[in-house]
Amino acid sequence: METTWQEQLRAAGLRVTRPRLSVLQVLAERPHADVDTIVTAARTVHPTLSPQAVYGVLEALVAGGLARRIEPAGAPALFELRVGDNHHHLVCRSCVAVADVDCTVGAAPCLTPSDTAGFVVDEAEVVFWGLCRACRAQTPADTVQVLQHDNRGGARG
Amino acid sequence: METTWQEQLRAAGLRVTRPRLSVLQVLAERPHADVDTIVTAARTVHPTLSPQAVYGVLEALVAGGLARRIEPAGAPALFELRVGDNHHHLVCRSCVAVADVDCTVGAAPCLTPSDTAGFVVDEAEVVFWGLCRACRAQTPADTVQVLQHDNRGGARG
DNA sequence: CGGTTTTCTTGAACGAGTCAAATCAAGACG
DNA sequence: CGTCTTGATTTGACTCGTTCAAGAAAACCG
Repeated sequence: METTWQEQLRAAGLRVTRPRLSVLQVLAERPHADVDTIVTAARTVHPTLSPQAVYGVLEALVAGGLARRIEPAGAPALFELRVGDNHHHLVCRSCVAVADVDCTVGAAPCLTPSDTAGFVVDEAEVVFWGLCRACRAQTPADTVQVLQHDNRGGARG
Repeated sequence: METTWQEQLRAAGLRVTRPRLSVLQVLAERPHADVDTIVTAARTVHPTLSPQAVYGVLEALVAGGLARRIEPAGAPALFELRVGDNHHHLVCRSCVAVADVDCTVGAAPCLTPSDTAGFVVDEAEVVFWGLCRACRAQTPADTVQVLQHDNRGGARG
């Protein structure tokens, strides 16, 4: 880590507080944590931390560019510190585990739609849906088919 | 439309009911409607229709492959009848208007990640975030910058 | 037309997230 | 080092989208 969290907070115009440092530490250890996970983990360091404080901290971190919020459909929001680079996410349909994917291709034709219907696009968000290794091992094969069936018609890129 | 809704419902093993036909009609007129919109619109045809019935109908339609559910981050779920083809969505950050985007490129390199971290991927979902024409016209330029700032670090494909 | 099964209605409940007022702490300044 | 000002956190209530459960209604089969 080049700069400390203190420095990053100050650079974003934010005060350095215990709740913020606790949340940053948790996010560094768990790259895609939801609010509940963050609260629970942060309380080992700061036992009186309230969920609302965590919402406030995360809002400040996202606004300050220190954290990013991702919201997989049907799951509570997740937060990550990896910011400012070009990466997407793999999400497990069964356990909502998330893994990062680097975009391996420089120019991605599909991500600059030809007809934008009058929209000015500033971000292309890609989510890869599937099953993680652990859930595949636990899950009988027919359940996998059910999961896929429920989402048939989904885009394949 | 090649086949009638009655036929499509039966083909999916679903009974043909008034609530279902009402919801299908609304979705045909409004391609990306949320539950509230569907309930309100469907009541012009079927005044006693309950919100819970609409949830049930939509769940059945999605399970039967007649409709697709899309959940833009931070907005209630939207439903569309366009199913089984390869298209993505443009979403307005300001008004959550949604437009369809056809994927104009046959092979999309970015959508087959090289390292899937043990995941078996069955769907790549792409959401383009931006501002629609109407909101750009209404919105002062600095507000646009704020919106973009709030999401800096987002992937650009 | 009657019986069986699915679907709808009605009412309650849940989880994630937000709002607002009061308290508290961080950092600036003297 | 203490005070002051502003920003952050706590506490508590609340909203919204969605889901659950039991009984009533309707669709479909024969």
